[in-house]
Amino acid sequence: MSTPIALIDCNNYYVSCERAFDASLVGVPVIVLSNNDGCAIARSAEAKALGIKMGDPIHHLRDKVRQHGIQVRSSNYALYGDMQRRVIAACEPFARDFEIYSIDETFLDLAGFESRDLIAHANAMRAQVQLWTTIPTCVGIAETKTLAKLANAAAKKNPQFDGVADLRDDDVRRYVMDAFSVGDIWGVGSATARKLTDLGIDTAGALRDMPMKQARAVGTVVLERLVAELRGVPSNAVESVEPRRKGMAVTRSFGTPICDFERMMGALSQYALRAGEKLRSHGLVAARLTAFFHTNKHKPDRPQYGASRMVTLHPMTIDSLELIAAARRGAEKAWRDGYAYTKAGIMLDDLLPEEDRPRTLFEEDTSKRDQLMGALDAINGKFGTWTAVTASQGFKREWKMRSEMRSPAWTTNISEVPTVRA
DNA sequence: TCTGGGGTCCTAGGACCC
DNA sequence: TCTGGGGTCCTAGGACCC
Repeated sequence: MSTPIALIDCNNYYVSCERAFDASLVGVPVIVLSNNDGCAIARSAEAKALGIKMGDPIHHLRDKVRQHGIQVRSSNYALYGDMQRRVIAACEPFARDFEIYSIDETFLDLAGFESRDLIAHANAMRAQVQLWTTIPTCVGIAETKTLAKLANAAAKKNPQFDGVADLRDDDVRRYVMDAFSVGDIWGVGSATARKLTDLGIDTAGALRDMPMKQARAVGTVVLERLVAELRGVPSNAVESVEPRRKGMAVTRSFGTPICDFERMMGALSQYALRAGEKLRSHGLVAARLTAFFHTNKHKPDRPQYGASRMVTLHPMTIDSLELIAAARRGAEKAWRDGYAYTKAGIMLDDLLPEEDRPRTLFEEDTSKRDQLMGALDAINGKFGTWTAVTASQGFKREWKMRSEMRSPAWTTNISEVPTVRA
């Protein structure tokens, strides 16, 4: 028998983080918006009950917000990232190994804990997380990651599980797999779900019983592995070591559209600077940079254009000023006048650890530049992103994204720490 | 009529995930 | 008026090369 795997998942994570520091949000409908205050990406149970869906644009929700007194917040990633650290610290004693899968989900390798009552074990862990962070969670237990995901979904959806579902029990597993539709399985998106239901495969149980050969024909090796996982055969281990990044991106929608090249360069310079900061914080160098921008795809009746251009970086670099220069070369090639651009970005690819960077024949002395970058990162780290910027970013930056309802950085900025009065 | 095969690079887009 | 950002993996066609 394979070792049990658990998935702990925070309920309505962003909303729960906001509630941890603002008691007025408890018990009332709350939504948290995407970057640029565009659409709802987290909803409290009360907001879900009002029919608010994941991804609903906020400008379609204005009436509901007013009518029901829904509390709205911009997303506050400094807070959510810091709270994640605390959640994981609370889980630490409860597993042998961890794979942090996303900001609110972690897989646990429970090897060595098999002899325990794992439902009680999971409940003790949930209590610890709640005590340290106030954040409510659900836990799914099974023999593979795919089944643990399913177990977690069942724990969340079905109150009879009371927050913890263990699919190692045959009856429970059969019951859950017959109840969940194929599109609710981790790794089955809408396109694959359509193909499967056309074949008469519409539950998790039916997918489990699909012949392997047929699975491969319908969805390549990816779906074949998924079927194996549903049968309890692991093909996706809990990986505690974070794999090396292959690429990274900084992309944003604009608060107001950009029609002018230099203004576009203002935005791209800012993103390139931030990309360099991310690169340095991971100790990586990049070999390729891509700059892109496009018009509003939600408005097909308006003139549409979008393009991206790749620029090779040699020598490979971590220098933000070189990234900005490369972004300009790419943007010049891609640019066309006469369009209202609403989104742009910088992507870095072919990343290598700094120490593995191939040396060139004539190495330039970059120590001064390295110091400058270090100073830039230190200033922006201490006083907030975009305190120290390059002139190319411009001074007005009216295109910068909206974030009008953001809560304070309660836990990561000393001037915003909450105060308690006796 | 028949008109190579194989490789890389670039751009674009689909599918999936959170 | 206002529709996120950041990842991974995969496919496909055109340009270009030998």
